[in-house]
Amino acid sequence: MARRSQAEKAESRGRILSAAASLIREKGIEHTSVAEVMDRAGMTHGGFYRHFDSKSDLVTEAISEAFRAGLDVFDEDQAGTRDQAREYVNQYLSEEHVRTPEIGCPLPTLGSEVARGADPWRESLCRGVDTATTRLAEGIEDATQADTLVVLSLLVGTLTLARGIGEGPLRDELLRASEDHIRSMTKLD
Amino acid sequence: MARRSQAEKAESRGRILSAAASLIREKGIEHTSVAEVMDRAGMTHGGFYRHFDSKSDLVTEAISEAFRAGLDVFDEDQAGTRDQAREYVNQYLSEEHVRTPEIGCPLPTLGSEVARGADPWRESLCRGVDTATTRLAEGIEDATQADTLVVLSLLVGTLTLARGIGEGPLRDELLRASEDHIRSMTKLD
DNA sequence: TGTACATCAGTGAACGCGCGTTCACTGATGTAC
DNA sequence: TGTACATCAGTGAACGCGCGTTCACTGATGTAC
Repeated sequence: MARRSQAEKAESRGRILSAAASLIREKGIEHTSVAEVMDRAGMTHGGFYRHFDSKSDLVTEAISEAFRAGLDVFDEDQAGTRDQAREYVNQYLSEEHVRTPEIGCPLPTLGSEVARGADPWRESLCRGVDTATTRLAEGIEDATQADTLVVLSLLVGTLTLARGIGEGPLRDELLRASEDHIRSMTKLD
Repeated sequence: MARRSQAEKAESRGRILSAAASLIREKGIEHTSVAEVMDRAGMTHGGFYRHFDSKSDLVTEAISEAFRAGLDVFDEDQAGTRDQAREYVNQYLSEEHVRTPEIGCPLPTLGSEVARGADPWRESLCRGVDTATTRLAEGIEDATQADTLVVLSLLVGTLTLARGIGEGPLRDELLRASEDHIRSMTKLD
């Protein structure tokens, strides 16, 4: 294959990032290989290093990309309203979110792996947490910083447990219990 | 080296399990190698297969071992009292727990990796969640199943976030916010 | 606008390394008599 | 209780495999004149 235009290169890079952001959430960072990412992006693994210096660099950017995609809900018309926060919580605690980690919040899937990983990974995750906290706070009435942190922690913990315990009545009850609790503590309805 | 007695074999097995339970919480399952586990247990890697059929089998048992160790707090004198539940929550949300995942709760460290892992791993984790829920419920006054699930989710999510965001004032505030919230919702004091 | 040439996106083979697992071997343990 | 022998816990070298990374190569792109 021959040289591609700058526009094509930018598109390739986007496909690589998008593939990586999905795969690391689906299979974890360690289980995601450069070759698999490149294959999903429609290329062979050799070309990877024209776009990123290392797998670790790719992961740093893919974490940011995953947050960007996951917070899309907030990026539409009605920024900072209670409707938005309620909708976000509903989606977060839905069975569909439990079933599709590859397009969901990166915190339950990547939190622990990033915590013990490289510094740039943690910084990337930190920025995502900051953004998520800000967006959430805007949508909760009279929210203190403490309230917002509790809501985010509860969301993350609930998804982690829901995915860990597998399908069944306990999972359903867990999701419903968290949703009810957040609703009552934040007066979201 | 020559054959060892049955008692010595049982001790070796215990050392392997204990080393594995620590290492998988510290570094994750994928980053923990059989050779490293055996080295920490004071043996060479070749002897591993006299004790376990595969690394996957070891992990299944090490998950149970990690829960057993983590729930030791409850196994002493005063079972099922509010003091115990309060003490458990305090320890769980302490900075020391954040700093020492290798001797802490397996849920924040292993939850996501187990969720996408083998069936036996998930079953092992499920049993741990059941035990933890039961013990917690015994110590919370008038606890519904929903209350207990919310508390456990909040604990797990808070630790995941606290480890992910690194040292600093945000982490301190997060830990304090969760502790206050649990205290007020369960009347633990 | 056209020509000549350096650049470089992507390919596919190859590398070195760490991993899980296997295996021949050693010699104390456990057992049968 | 003593003897003879099969068992097997642990060693250390070796295996095959997948991984991240490198590299020589191709030929269209971008640039300098």
